[in-house]
Amino acid sequence: MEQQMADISKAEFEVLEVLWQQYPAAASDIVERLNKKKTWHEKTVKTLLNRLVKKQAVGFIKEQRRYLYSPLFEREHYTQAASKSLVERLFSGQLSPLVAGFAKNKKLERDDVEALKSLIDQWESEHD
Amino acid sequence: MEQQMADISKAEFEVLEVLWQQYPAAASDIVERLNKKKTWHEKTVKTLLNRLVKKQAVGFIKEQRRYLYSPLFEREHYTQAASKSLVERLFSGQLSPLVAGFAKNKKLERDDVEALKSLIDQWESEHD
DNA sequence: TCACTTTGATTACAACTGTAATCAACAACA
DNA sequence: TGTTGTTGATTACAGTTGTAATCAAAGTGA
Repeated sequence: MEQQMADISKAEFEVLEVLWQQYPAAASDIVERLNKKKTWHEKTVKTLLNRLVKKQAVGFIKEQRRYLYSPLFEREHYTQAASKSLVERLFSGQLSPLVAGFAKNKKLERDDVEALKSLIDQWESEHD
Repeated sequence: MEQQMADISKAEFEVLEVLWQQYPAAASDIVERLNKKKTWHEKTVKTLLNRLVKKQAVGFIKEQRRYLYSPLFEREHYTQAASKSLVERLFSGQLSPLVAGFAKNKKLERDDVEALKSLIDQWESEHD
């Protein structure tokens, strides 16, 4: 399960996103929630759900005619794996070059900086 | 060119990596350098080079029978775009949740923390 | 000059993706 | 009860990707 997570495609991830918002959910609900942002045909969403089930990212229980779907791992679990994988590929596992890139790019906002500072304080209070 | 960068596949990126190490370079050199780490068939590497040329990520000049290839943008340019794209997809553009994930995961090393601190100092000295 | 080598170009082919359409089973309405 | 709509399952189909093999042109050694 740890490895398959990487194999979730972008479209599949968007389906997972709305599932994490609220689950269990029927396909029709998922379609409806998705279409606040995108315009995917119902059939498309069903296909993506099917693929997610095959990939063991989503499970379901039957409620009569229809299924109620649920994600099989937490969003945070996925984001951590995806982040780690990117940082490994691009920066041999070092996080700071990524942050440096953001800083250089003016992509770093004051809120981010404040959040980073408390993360660092926290980290330092935990490590010696 | 800014957008196409995202469309560089993982295998293609590895070819770019060794090109950035040193260029211009002939296909044979690239194959040789790549095979310090992997075992890709020469034909495979040629295919990837071709695709990179089509995607305008790599250019070349002819030197008689063979080509000398060069990357058409900097590594940092690519890593910044890829980082930004991931952070947007996973954290709506906010960097700190990514760092928080690393911290939670024990993936944050002392070196990283020190680097982050100087980045923050730097940022703060530049902003008001 | 002829067979062989090297190089880029073209073609191959299966798996994965995005984006659906069709099918089969059941439910609901007329 | 026959028709229609809904739901998941199966099939479709082109584009991308990983991983090469084949082809054609040019250079090389005998």
